[in-house]
Amino acid sequence: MDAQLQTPGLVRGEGLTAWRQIADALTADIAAGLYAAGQQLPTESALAARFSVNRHTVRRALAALAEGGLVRASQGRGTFVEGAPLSYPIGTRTRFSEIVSGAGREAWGDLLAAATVPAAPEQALALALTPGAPVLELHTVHRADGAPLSTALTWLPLPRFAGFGEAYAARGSITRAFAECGVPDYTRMSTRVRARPADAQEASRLDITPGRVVLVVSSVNVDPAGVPIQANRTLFAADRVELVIGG
Amino acid sequence: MDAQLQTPGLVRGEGLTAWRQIADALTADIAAGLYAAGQQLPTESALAARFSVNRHTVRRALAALAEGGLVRASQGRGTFVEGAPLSYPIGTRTRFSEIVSGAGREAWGDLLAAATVPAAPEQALALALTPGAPVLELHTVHRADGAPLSTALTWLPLPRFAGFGEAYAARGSITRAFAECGVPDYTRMSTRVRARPADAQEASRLDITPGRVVLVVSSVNVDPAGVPIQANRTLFAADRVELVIGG
DNA sequence: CACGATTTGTTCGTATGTATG
DNA sequence: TCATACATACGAACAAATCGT
Repeated sequence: MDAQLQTPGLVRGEGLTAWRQIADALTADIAAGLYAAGQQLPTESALAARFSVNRHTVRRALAALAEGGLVRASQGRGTFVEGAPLSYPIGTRTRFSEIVSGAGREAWGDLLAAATVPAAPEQALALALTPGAPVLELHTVHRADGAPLSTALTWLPLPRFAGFGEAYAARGSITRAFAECGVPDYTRMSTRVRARPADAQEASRLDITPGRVVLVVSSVNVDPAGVPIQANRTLFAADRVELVIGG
Repeated sequence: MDAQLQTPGLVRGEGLTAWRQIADALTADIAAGLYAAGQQLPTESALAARFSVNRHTVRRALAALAEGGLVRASQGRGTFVEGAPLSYPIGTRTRFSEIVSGAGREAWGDLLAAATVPAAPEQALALALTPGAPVLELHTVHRADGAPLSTALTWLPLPRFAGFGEAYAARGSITRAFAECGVPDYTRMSTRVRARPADAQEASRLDITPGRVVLVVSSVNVDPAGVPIQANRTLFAADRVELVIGG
């Protein structure tokens, strides 16, 4: 008998499919701390050997765990145990990079797309512009230790922040990009929170399955003079974060 | 000319695409109150006939409106105008009854169940009790104009609030029940926000279908002396409210 | 429970206008 | 002028969800 892996043979014909038994066994292993949060699970081939089943059966089990948010498969890298949700404080000085690195994880933001678009009524209102005025729209993904934690659409008024996209792509941080654009400090004015299922594009950016729940946080940042400089709509994978208010 | 529907023909070749003109026309109709919140829009076929375009073109316009949250399409039922969600401020002096009546709606809370239970570790921590100490657990539903807006589990330390259940059932308000129990004022200490699909019981209490998204707001209230008096886990139907932080 | 009617969702194919080089 | 690419628009058929009978 193996000391670390208790792997009784699968029971066939008792009403539990093989993949379900494998999923239950892996869930127990994770709950027992055998695989820690963030740690990579054995490869599908290794698990197939351990349970003496075809790799397809292991994949079915892992898909069930991923569906429940317990693990996350990443193509070409492996399957990883999801950690406890990150506490994400919402306040007047909310900074993604500070929150994530304060939790001992490495923060980085990727710029997916940048475009000049006419301001929709919603953004115009938030930024105190006239509707249709040109704004810079950025699509970004924010990662903690490489895993996507949130994805955002942000809008910045335009002639002022023309170089923001390049600055953000180079620095990987809103705070540092603002500093490069001559805004040494900023504070969050208003924050609104909603929740809904993710659509296909949002899900792919967050590396979750479509239909999983996302928290939608809409906020406006202002510079020290009180001028709105950034409207934001950030999506968090709901089972990876917990928003903390007034901490 | 039609008295209720002003439908000038679409202007082709002037730089505005057909779907954009249709989206603008429908937006104006909704803004003008022609289609009220919650009301069903004409079917895609009917709109296609009204604007003399293909159904695809109407769908493109409706997709743009849905993107902005103005309408919601539901397969097999129709396309409906979204009502503005209730803005629910989260702060140190959050009061359900004040928020709802401030929005011009009648607030009332129903007591569904009350029981004395041993404090689970989570509630014990929040209320600064030893785990297993007796607490009063209340199941409540909170309504605005009769429609359920949220449902909550609340825990109160016991012997101090032995009469709270009866007071709440009679008053329909946490604030007034506290007043009756000798706590004239209280403030909210910490608030945590998560989101997930509703289970069957939660859905039935909120009068939504199981699987719809709920916002889970966990909070702790303290009396003027700073003593924790109430731990809370409130579920909001996510498409009926918008949490507002720091307004 | 079955069925049909209604309505939105999806996928073919085709044609046209516009911008680019 | 020609070639190409792309978004727009139209047409037809079918799939899927919902609702009433």
